[in-house]
Amino acid sequence: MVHPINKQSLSSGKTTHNRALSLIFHKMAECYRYMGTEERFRATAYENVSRVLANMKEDISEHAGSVEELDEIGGIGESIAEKIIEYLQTGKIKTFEELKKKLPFDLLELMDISGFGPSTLRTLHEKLGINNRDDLVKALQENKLNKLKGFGERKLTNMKRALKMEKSNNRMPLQLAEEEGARLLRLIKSIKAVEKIALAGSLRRKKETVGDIDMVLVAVPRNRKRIVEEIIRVIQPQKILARGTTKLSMIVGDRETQVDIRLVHDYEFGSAMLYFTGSKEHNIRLRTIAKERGMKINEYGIFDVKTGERLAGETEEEMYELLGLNYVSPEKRIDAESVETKD
DNA sequence: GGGCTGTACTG
DNA sequence: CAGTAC
DNA sequence: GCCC
DNA sequence: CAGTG
DNA sequence: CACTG
Repeated sequence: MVHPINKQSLSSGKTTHNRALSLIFHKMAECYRYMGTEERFRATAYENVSRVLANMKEDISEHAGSVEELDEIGGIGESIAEKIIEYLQTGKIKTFEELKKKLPFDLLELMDISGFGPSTLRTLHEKLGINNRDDLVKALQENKLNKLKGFGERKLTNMKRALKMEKSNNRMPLQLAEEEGARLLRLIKSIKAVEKIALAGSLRRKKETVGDIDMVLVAVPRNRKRIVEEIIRVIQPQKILARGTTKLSMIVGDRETQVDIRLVHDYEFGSAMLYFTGSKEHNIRLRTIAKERGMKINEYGIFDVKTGERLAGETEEEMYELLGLNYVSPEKRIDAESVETKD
């Protein structure tokens, strides 16, 4: 019998452990990232579990009867399973507490800000004894960073801007993003050499909140430089984060919305849309399936691993088809489970 | 034991 | 080139 | 760290 | 100063 | 950016 209770209301209020653990594992991932390149895969593993927990419908405690039971969940292995059980029983994780003692923990939150990676933060801590955001703001005001290797004028300007913007870290509600997306689309469509342009990313997935606006634009290479110039002219961004011939990234409007635009060939449109629509979990799932079938997916298409031959990429439909999967509409590309093989 | 995506852009 | 982001 |  | 990595 | 020429 099907109960007329939707999954949202069923899950809300029952996933408090998931949220807490997801945050802890995210922080642990940052710790390991900070520790250096040898630990980067460990960091990735923790970040993956953090995301799995965030997406999980039911509370993790329902699966936490034993290490073996947790281990069955994708991304969770023996070590993290033990830590989950430890948390549910004692309220904390010893390994995490150790990491907090050992590292400049307050500094690591800066890793959530664009432009602050592990290397930058390590340098700040080791060379200038910076331990947190306030230290950094003060050091910037007093021009303490100027003599550091790798911290030139541009880098400092970008750091200051990123720090200022981080407080008003806006994800906008879907409807607002849709309006802004439509506005940008209209402006860019007015450029003659643009053959086609479409919204991608979380906006296309119609996620309830949208962090940035992604677009895929079709144009032949010889027109791209001019197109990028034209886009900048008609949009008048507040700031250009990156501009090349295949990629334009900028900050737009009063709300300081980040807009990312990829320029691709017409025959790459499907693969580019698939790739940049996500979600990340969905992409990873597709990638894994492709690999099992001896194929490889990237934003340029699906390729035969052996021969390197390009097998698909013009449309999303043909790509799902080639992988032996049912087509998944953008709204449903949430997690790995949204992918199902054809009968 | 060994892979964990691959690419574009910045400074 | 190393670092960063996607 | 996880997963072949 | 422009070009390279 | 650091470095080179």
